[in-house]
Order: sequence, then C-alpha cells, then structure tokens
Amino acid sequence: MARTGGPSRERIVAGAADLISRRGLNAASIREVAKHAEAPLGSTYHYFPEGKQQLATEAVRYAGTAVGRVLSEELGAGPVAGLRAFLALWRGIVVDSDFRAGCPVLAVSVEEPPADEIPPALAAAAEAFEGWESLLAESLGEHGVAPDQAADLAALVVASVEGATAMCRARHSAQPLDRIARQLETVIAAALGRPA
Amino acid sequence: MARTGGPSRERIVAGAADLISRRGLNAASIREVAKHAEAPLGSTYHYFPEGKQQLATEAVRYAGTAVGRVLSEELGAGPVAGLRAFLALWRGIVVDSDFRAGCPVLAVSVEEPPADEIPPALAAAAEAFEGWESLLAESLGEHGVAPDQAADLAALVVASVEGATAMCRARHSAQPLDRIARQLETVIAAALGRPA
DNA sequence: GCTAGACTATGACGAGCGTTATAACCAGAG
DNA sequence: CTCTGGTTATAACGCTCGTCATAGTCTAGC
Repeated sequence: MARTGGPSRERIVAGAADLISRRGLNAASIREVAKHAEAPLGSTYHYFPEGKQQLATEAVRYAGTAVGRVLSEELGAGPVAGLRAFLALWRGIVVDSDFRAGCPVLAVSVEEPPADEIPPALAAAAEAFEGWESLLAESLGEHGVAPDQAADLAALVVASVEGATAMCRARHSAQPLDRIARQLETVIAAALGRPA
Repeated sequence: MARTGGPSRERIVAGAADLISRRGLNAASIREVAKHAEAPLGSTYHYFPEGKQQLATEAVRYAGTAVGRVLSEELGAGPVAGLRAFLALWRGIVVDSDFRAGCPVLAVSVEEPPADEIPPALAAAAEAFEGWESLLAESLGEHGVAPDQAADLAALVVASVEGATAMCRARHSAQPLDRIARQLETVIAAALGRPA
C-alpha cells in the first residue's frame, strides 16, 4: 500500500525536521524518522547514503529555508509585520504541539559535535540563523536603520525568539514568547521611528 | 587511589551539568558522567537511586542556583551590572569551551519528555529560568521600572542570552552574544530613564 | 579487633542505536 | 516475454545505553 503518490524523500526530510525539533538530534533515530514518514528504513539509506549526518543536515536546511520563505514574504509589509509573522510562526509550532516541538535548528545547535571537525549539520544551522538575521537586517536597513544597528537588532530578534521557544516548552506556557513579543515590537518601533 | 578528599556526589552533579550542556540530555550518558567525575558507575546509582532522571534534575538545579547566585551578587551594583555579569558568564562558558559547551538548562528544555507526564528535570529547568527572570525583574523594579515592563524585560534578557549562546555555538563565534549585549544595554538603559 | 553500614568494583540483562548486506519486489524498455 | 535498475523488505553486525545484582572494600564506633 502506502500508495506513495508523493515524493517520499521530502516527507522523510520534513519528518526528520519535526522529530529533531521535538526530541533533539541524538534522540531522533532514523528508524523513527522512517516510521513517522511511512517510509521503509532501507529507503532512508537509499535516499541519504551518507547516513544520519546527511539527513540531519537536509532537515536543518529544510526548516531554515521554509522559515526564511515565510519571513521573506511577510517582510514585504515592513519589519514589524515580519517580526509579528516570525513570532506567530514559532508560537504556533510550540502551542499547537502542546509545548512538545520547537526549533530543529536550535536543537542541532546545542549538541556537541562528536569529533573535532565541524559537522555539516551544525554548519547548516549557522547558515539558517544567518539567513534569518540577514532578511531582518536588510528589511530594517531599507526602512532607515543604520546597518550596524540593523544587524544587532536582527540578532536580538532571532536569539530571543529561539530562547523563548525553549522557555515556553519548559514552562508549558506561551508567556515567554508573548513577553518578548511586546518588548521586541517597542524596540523595533523605536529604531524605526526615532533615529537614536 | 581517587584520594577522594572531596564530596564526590557534588562532583558528579557538576560534571553532569557540564556534560549535559555540551552533548544534550539524551547523549550525556551516566557512564560518561561517572568517568568525567572520576567516580565509579556504581556510585552514581548509590547517590542517585532514581537514576538518570534524578541526576539530570539535580544537575539542572545545580546550574540554576549557581548562575542565580552570581546574578544575585552582581545585581547589587544595579541592573546594568547584573546584565553585564550574566552576559559575561555565558560568554565565558561558550568561548572557553571553544564553543562546545552551553547552558544545561536550555539543553534540557529542548528535548521532549518521553511520556505525557512532565519530568522533574523539565520542571527544574522552568524553575531555573523563572529564578533568573525574577532576580532581574526585581532589580529593575527597585530602580523604577514598572512591574509589567520589568518582567517583560527580564524575559527578553534571559531568552536572548539563551538563544545567543546556541547561535554562538553554531557559528563558532561570539558575535551573537556581543550583538545582543549592545542592544540589551541600550534597551535597559532606556527603561531606567537614562537618556539613550 | 570486630562488626555494621556506606561506598566501590564488576559484570550482566534487554533494548535500541547507526549501519550494512542481501534478497525480493516491480515498473517500464527491448 | 525477458531483462534491468530503482525501490523496498528483512536480518544481522557491533556498539552503547539505562538499570540492576552481587560481591568486595573501606571506615567508624564499640
């Protein structure tokens, strides 16, 4: 059965991103990823011959570009609209999963690489963060914020949202995300309205 | 040998906190914790009869109170001094470990509980975050910031610092922490009534 | 010195992991 | 029809995990 119909490779990547965001990189096993995507275990190594490292890397890139696409669209209506969309996106993921899911990019970032080499999954996480920061900083710059401050503000937004998602999961409450939402809005409004 | 000299129980807890902060909760095995603390594996279950769950919970509490103590001391010199100490503390941990270690409380917060019950380690993580927020908010309140805004600002500080530590690890650079340090200082200075 | 209780040492158990190998399927080309 | 190559299925490998059991070693108090 399975009446595949769809490209199972992308289902595997998306499922891996979801599972990593819930359980962390090490605890997200390939067997569970395959089961979650209704794909056989053998297919996983067929599509990702380099094993778990490759699968994790693609999962991180998948999440990074998916979030980046939403962010890019909403930033068309201005930095504040983009900020709100960014916050709402993560709030939805955290709350809809009953505080079980979070950000897969963050999950990969907090687990030590096994060797002294930088694993590609960690490099992909760095690129995802930088991509989101760049989008935000660029939008702020287009609205009159100086480049240095725009970069600092973008880092503040990404860092606080990532941290707040983890805090929400620990507390089983969306309060941290809601708190930083208020503060980020006023900070960005001030940067846009009044050249400090 | 071992010439114990010291209370090995605390060494185990401290070592567990360090290992969790590097590898994450699931990948920090009890065997490695014991080896890292130069304690035998059997002793681990002697001191922590409830197993890994108990050890993780105590490790999170240990880190939470240790950071809270430093934060409490430095806040005596005002909110900005406390903020700087909080940032410097995490910057030191991340940089001195060559971007391998982070915050054990964050590491526990991003891994899904195995059952539908809230494990005590996650509850301890929530308490650690709330403790740091309370210290910061109280200090801000004592310096004239309205309670609601003080709580929001404290959440922003904790969330952004936690998120930035993870971003620094991914990027192998302290830039995210340094960026948010600048922004948080100006935000808090503004809230305290000081002219930007 | 001797004995009780706290600690250490050692090894085993079932389970799950990443990974690989190999055989079976099953579409479409000739 | 046969043949072929992309996919699936199944089983096994060596390893590490959390946990437990059991026996040995130490140290205090009598």
